[in-house]
Amino acid sequence: MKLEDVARRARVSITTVSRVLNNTAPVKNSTRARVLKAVKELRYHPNLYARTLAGGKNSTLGMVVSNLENPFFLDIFRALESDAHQHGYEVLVANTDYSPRRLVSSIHLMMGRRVSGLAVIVSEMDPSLMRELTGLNQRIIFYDVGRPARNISNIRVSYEKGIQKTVEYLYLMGHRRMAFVGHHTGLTPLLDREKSFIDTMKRYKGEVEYATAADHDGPRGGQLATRQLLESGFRPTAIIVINDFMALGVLKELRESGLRVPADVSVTGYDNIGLSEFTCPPLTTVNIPRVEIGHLAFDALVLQGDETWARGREFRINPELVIRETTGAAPGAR
Amino acid sequence: MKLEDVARRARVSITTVSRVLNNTAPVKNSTRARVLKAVKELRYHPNLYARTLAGGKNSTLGMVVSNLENPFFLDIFRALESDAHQHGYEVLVANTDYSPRRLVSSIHLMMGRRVSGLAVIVSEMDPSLMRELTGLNQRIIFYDVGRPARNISNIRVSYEKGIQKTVEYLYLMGHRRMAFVGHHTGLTPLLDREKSFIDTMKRYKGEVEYATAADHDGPRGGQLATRQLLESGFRPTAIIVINDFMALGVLKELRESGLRVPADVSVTGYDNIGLSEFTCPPLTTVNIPRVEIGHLAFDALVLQGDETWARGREFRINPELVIRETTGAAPGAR
DNA sequence: AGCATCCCTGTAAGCGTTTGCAAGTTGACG
DNA sequence: CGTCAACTTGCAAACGCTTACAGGGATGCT
Repeated sequence: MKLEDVARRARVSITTVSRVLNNTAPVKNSTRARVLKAVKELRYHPNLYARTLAGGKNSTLGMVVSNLENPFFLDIFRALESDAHQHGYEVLVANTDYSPRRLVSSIHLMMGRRVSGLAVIVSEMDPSLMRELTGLNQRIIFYDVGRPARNISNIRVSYEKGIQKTVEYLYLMGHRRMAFVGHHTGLTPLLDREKSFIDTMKRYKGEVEYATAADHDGPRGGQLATRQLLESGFRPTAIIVINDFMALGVLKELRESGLRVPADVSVTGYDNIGLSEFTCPPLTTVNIPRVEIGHLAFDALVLQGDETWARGREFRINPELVIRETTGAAPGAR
Repeated sequence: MKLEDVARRARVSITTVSRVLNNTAPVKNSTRARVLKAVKELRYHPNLYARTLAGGKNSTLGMVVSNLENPFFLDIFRALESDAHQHGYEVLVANTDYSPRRLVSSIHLMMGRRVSGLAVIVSEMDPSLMRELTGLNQRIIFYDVGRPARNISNIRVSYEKGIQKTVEYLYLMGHRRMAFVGHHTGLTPLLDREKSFIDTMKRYKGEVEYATAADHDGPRGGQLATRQLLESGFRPTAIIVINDFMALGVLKELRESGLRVPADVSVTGYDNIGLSEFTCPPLTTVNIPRVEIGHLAFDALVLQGDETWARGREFRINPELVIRETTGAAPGAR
């Protein structure tokens, strides 16, 4: 089913059909009607591949994320997609499951699709990939990884600041034994988060004890990491979780171990995903404005005039502590 | 950056480059090396549009879902995608937010992309869309909507059976005042679910009272619907929620109203999404094998020989009750 | 009637790949 | 050293669409 078939049936040239389909030049009303009729009768749909190839334009954006299951990423995607649709763009998503190999292949796939902009919202990185991407003729925006360049912009959230605020707050509440639950510590950005925690802990040297544990991203991972923590014998009065998604599982494990939250143990998450309001009790967390990040990504990829983006920008976002009900005074604190 | 550029740099014809890139014919080792070197140096990535157009093959599948935020859909997607990758396919997702208009445009987009198979996992439908899709030269598999045809297969879960099992169980536990919380009652398949509930209720006519409420899909929707229910003055001892995702909010609203689960009110969900184990208490629900559905979809779209699929099949799946801790004896039941 | 104008429509040249066919090279063998 | 098969490589025609350019019919004006 191609343009030619429609053209034949409508007794016009394929050019005319193309024109009515794209509204790209005036066509006599009677002709237009005939064409439209043929299109409908034949259930014709223009071949997007041919169209893109011929037209030279491409109105799709690509987005690569680490874990679509984690609502954090999905929220960014939705914000980006919403902007995109408003401007006639489509968004293609790819999921890497935190695997650098899949990151590379996903990005290559996107390049093959000649997306007109690429948002890479991941925590893993491949050493040679950055080199390959830098200076390319392709607009890219990174979150959490990567460095700015002519064609690359970055969105940065100071994870550390969020951790500091959290720890300070917990310290003031009397907590002196804290633990950090993370995931994928093999990946630099994720290990850095753990380091942020440790560095902050060191500032209270002598006053606080701490431990860390890790498992995969997700509720189950949070649960397993917590179990591991508890089995190690360390008894934290506060657990700082790398993100809300894992915190769901931390809460469950605590509950099942007979530990009350926050009476016995305080818990904090990170991201402030929608679900964090629905945990029991509602989760204290650090807000990362995912919608804003999505919009930022779109702006950087599409809106910014070619002059501005010519020099990659760096956007900084400050996280804010959101105190809900999983945190309270440390047990025994005066 | 095109084949020609690579060819020039490697001092060969574009045909040769194409051949080494696709391993589609023997190429002298020295030549191959030269080509590969040029490819790397130029950071060349084949244009997928041109490739698909010329090659006539397309190894992408399309998937359209109602609400990616609801883990139910995401689980199916992941299962499908996993199979797809194993067989060298890609999967493109589109989200409709339960809007028939977006369903139509998403499907048209997929047809434009000439996907080699299309999975439509939605609850909304457009009257003329079915007609348009039937008999098309395009493999399609529907879940929840649509009817089989030459090119269309269907996956069906008897929602009603799940509801019946749930209600029977609750009835045995002494519950006599039940409520149903749903969403998007404007859409037939979703209204049917409510009807399943009502019909089941009617079988206990005289013995039970019931009510229904609805809001949008998601925890917040569940919360709002529950609030509305409670404000109506009706005091159910059991709430049957259309899906687990909404049940998250139902639990929260109950908790905030000072109602204990399951002591005062029992709650059941539907789908058995991963999160349902992490609610507090863990959610009694009805299992729908999402992974199986994803695999089924892939098989129907890709694996089934052209003979088999020539006559659209219908797959039936039976849901199973999974009893966890949000359900118990009705208050005051002997 | 002659001619410039405006509309509408068609012709044909790409867009970047794949691929059937044919030509050129190489090497083994007699 | 000639012959032929086996390897390699290149040429050119699609793939389905967009678009610059040109052509043809009305229309309006002189």
